[in-house]
Amino acid sequence: MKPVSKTFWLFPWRQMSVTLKDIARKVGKSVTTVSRALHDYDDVSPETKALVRQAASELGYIPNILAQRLQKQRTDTLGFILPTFGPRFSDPFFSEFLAGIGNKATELGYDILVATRPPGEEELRAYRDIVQSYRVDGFILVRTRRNDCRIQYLLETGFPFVAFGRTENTGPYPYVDEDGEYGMRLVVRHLARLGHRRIAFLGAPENLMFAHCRKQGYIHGMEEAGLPTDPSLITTGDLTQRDGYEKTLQLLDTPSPPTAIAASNDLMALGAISAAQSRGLHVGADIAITGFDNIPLAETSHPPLTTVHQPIYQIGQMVCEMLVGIITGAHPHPESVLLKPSLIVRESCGTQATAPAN
Amino acid sequence: MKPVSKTFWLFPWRQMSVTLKDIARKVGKSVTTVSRALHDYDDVSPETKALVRQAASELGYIPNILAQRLQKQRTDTLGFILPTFGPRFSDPFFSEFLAGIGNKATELGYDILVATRPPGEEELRAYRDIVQSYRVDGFILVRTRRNDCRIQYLLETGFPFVAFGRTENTGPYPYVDEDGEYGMRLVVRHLARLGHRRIAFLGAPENLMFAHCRKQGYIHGMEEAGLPTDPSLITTGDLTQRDGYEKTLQLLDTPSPPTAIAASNDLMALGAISAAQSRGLHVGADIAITGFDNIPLAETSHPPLTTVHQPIYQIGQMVCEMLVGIITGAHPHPESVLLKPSLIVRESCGTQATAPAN
DNA sequence: ATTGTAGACCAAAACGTTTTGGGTGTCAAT
DNA sequence: ATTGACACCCAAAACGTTTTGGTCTACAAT
Repeated sequence: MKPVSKTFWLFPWRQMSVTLKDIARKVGKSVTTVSRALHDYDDVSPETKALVRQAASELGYIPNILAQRLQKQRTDTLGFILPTFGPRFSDPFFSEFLAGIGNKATELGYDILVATRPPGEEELRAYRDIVQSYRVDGFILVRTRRNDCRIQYLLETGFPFVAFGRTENTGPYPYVDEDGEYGMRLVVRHLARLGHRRIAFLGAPENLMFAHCRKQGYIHGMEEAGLPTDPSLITTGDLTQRDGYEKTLQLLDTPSPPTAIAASNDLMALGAISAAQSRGLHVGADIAITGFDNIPLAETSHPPLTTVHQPIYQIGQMVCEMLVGIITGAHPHPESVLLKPSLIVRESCGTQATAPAN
Repeated sequence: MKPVSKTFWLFPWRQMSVTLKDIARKVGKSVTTVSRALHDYDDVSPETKALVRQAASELGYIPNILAQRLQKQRTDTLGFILPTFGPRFSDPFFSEFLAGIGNKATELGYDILVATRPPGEEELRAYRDIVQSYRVDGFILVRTRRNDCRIQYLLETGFPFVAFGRTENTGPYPYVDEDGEYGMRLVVRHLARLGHRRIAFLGAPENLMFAHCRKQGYIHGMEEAGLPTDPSLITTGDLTQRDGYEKTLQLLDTPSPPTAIAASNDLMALGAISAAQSRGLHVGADIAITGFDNIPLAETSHPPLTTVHQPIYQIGQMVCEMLVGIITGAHPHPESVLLKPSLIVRESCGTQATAPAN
């Protein structure tokens, strides 16, 4: 009497799974032939193929992924490390982006290894560890820095990756990015048209590439509109709502406060709105405030936020697809993509500045 | 001249990796002995162990995870399917929870398979597919329903899982949950103490277990305070800020509107604040509004939101740890955990009702 | 002299695929 | 009669571990 295997005893949900060998036995062919039949190789006769497929579905055959992975020397897993400080981050950007890559990945048969690490040494170590232990087939990077050690490392080792965002000081690599410079120029142009002259900029740390781009957009936009860029109107936050709040209070407390504030992201813009309101200002009438990203919250804030739209979910999907293309060798050298964002005008910027220029 | 392997040619980052065989050759022992030495088995002499470990570190040996997984018949992967409609969800709950499980999982050597599926047929199919193809060793469930087909399915098949949230109509299973009934009772008690008598409840679909619990808390809290539960004060939203906004407008437009609104989550509470403000009300003075969850946004809304705190990140870590305990057999039957939440009083509920009861 | 025991080691099997490098038989052209 | 081409098939190797089921030696107890 053959004893029930130990594994089976411990893990009752493991239906004694059927293997290629079982199919082979059933149809009286070799394992090789069965494997090749199921993969539709053309050195298997149509009759045999039909027979094998029939038997496979009768037995309820499901290939063992682990065996396939060992043989192929692939993990079918994509790495994604969120560069964030501390656990209490809630940037909606990440959840939406993750939904994009997650869904696309499952569609393509890939898993995702998720972790969070604060930018810096520890982060890079995580990348190194994961690369060296063959945990993933490729990486997805977000929130690129102007001088990005992750990209440098991956480029050096030749490890596959795709980034959401550009960087400086490296050779070419596959990325998707939105044209933040253009987007912010749209914002400034719009505000200038409404008659605003003192337009403040609520930026983000400039080592972040996207923050840099958006700031450039602000500067160019001001030039374009023939407006001076007063350094006292330029400030830097840390992308959180809380900091947007505080930096805005500072701006409002200057001798000649701005009539408009262009924030580098929606979260800070929402903080800016709170701050303006706490000073008794009517946002949209007394002061214009704009964001960037068009997160779902922007639509239902009070007042609704004028902002720049980024299709984050779709970008996640694209990035994932590109990476898989690289890994499988289908598109070893994909073209990098730069998306043109569009302005979404809502009520937070009003329709005319309080003190029109004309 | 031995040709460079094809794999190596295609994937240059793959350092011709060192295997047990290489170590075995170097120290002049068998592969078995090397393996057992590295795992500290006691049928290997101390000298050999030292020798092997020395050689392993000299050669820079890193075990091949894929081979280990095949041999052990484990994927070292945890499944996590977000039950959400459409890609544009931004509930900060998810990103924070995911950070919790993600970090704990990498710490314990596990990957995570992430996907999103709207609750229903398609969702259950995803679970079935993943279970049957051995993609994961266990599942993490969130946002449990009162009648939850996922839990039923997993319980039937005996597949390992841990849920964040309880359910009804099933046998016992491992979960972590917060006592939402208690939390909401705290809120109502607080509002009642401030003198509110017409306290509205902004609930969520009652098939969601946590929504049901919170509603029970509201009802019991009202009873406790000796207040009547007027059905016209009870309404149901879909947990988004937008819906909180709309449902609040409806409440405010009734003949005798509430003086306080207790929302089932922070996002809806933020919508409620927007709605009240758009009606010209001063939140905290003219009307009290409370949330539930204590998402980071709650702290910096205008006015800051009174809410109930849930340590989501920590819960994520706990859930992950419990699941791994089950999978490895270390804690096959972990105790389920029910956490007592605490009230966080901020300005959105003011300090006294407009029309105090006394 | 035999038996028992413990310590150190290892060959081979196993995990379940895919790939390599053939083989066999048939038919047509030489 | 040989050769070549073709269609179909397969044994064995490979992927790199862990586990199984031993063996062999030395030494102590009988």
